[in-house]
Amino acid sequence: MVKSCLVSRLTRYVDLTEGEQRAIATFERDEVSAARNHVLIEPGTPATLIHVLKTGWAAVRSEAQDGRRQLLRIYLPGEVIGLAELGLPRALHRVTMQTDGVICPLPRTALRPILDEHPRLAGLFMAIGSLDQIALRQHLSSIGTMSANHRLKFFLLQLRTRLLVANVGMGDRFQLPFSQIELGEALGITSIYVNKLLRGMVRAGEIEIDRPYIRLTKRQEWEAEVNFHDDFRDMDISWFPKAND
Amino acid sequence: MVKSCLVSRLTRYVDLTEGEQRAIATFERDEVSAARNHVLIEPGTPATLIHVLKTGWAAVRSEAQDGRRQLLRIYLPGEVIGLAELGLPRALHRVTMQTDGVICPLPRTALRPILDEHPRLAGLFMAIGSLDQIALRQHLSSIGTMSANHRLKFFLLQLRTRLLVANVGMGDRFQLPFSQIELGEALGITSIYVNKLLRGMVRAGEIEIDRPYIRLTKRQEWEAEVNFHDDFRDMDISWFPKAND
DNA sequence: CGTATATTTGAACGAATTCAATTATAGTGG
DNA sequence: CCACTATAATTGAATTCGTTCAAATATACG
Repeated sequence: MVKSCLVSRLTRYVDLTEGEQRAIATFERDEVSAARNHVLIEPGTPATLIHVLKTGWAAVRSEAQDGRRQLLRIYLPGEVIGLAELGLPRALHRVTMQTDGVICPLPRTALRPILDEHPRLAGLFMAIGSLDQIALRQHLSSIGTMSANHRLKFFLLQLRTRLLVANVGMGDRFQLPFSQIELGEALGITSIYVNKLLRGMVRAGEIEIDRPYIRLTKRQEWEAEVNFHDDFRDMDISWFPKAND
Repeated sequence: MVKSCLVSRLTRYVDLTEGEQRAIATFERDEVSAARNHVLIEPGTPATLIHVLKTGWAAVRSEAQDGRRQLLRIYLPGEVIGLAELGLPRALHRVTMQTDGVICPLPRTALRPILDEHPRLAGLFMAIGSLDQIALRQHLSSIGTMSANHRLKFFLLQLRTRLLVANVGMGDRFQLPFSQIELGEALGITSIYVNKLLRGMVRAGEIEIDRPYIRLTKRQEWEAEVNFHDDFRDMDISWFPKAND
């Protein structure tokens, strides 16, 4: 049997017991393939489903009524989509597949047996939610304090690091399934300026673009320049309760 | 006995059982007063403590090594500080008291008995974490897509709404314990421009400043202009497990 | 009461936007 | 597989929102 991608992500942090693995496995019972642009969560409607992302990328966006959008968050394989919507009766943001992929939908109520019978997994989900918050804070911080140039570099560096963890990327070259318009929406700048920055970086020999791939040829210089470091390598699990089986 | 402020906030969403109330009450056993600028969480160190904020305001900031800061999040009375740091072995952001206040520190391990014995409370904490995420998304979205003018209006409107919920503010006049420098850090603009915007608003009769108070005289017009609405009135608790006592 | 810290204002500047037009790329149906 | 069409990338020029620099006034604190 193929190991669940959620289990394989979670076991980066904790060794799960047999019982815990079984409980998690129910999360991936139903497996559905989803095409690019498929909507996982529609704003204004109750987000009754949680999704485990098995393969592909998903993205969360806000949309103002004047049409301006903000790309808020990117989900990669092994991540859980919908934890942020748990407390809301109606979703505020649209979540869509950014690439073709495979998802495992499950109702929110699937959390009940976890909470009832697997306190340590409940702690794990709280910890995951906390890391989601930290990721958002970092994104907010970069947009609030950095120049457009630095934001773009920071965004690409962060993406590369996350892809390494998800085992989807190799070295300094990785797939970047975003148009320049979407990059602009992620960074809070116009697509035209994104283009000017990217062309400038190509001219300066800092990146190579080979759509849909990109290579960061000056990665280490960039990391020093924008003071980037990977903040999500470890998780603190010391406060978790004991597994109950 | 005075009702715990955490209990009173949580019961906005769910009716807690006796046992649940007792469990939550342990969170507020130790009560400490904390002065403005008191550090609750220091970046680079393990955030071993969670804090329940009883009175006063707290603020989360990031700080780059070039000194640029971003105000990421404001906590008001009844809120729980430190849930975002749960998964991290070391904190990334500084959390300080923004005003004098009273806090209840407790170790992370205080969550264990909750997870073990009160699955519904565990669900409640997950839901609170989710609302924290949504708040961050809204902040990110406003900074990424709005003009400085709209950001400032949105920020003040949001604050007012949250203060109403926390029962700290009345009507359209409320306390604003932030310098213009800090407002700039919250909004991603310079304090000088904050000043120009505020002066312009005063001149236009949109606000009245009576430090440290502010009145939004054109609140409804603002709400229409920036398309503001309160997204945190209700919580979805339908997926919670049953209380076990 | 004195000193540090905020606020306020003006003028010059610059990073990023807007507008406009061309070239390239990708998806779709015949 | 090609032609057709829509969408994305690219580039330049003019413009603007917000910054930077500088200096005066007000406010708060020990």
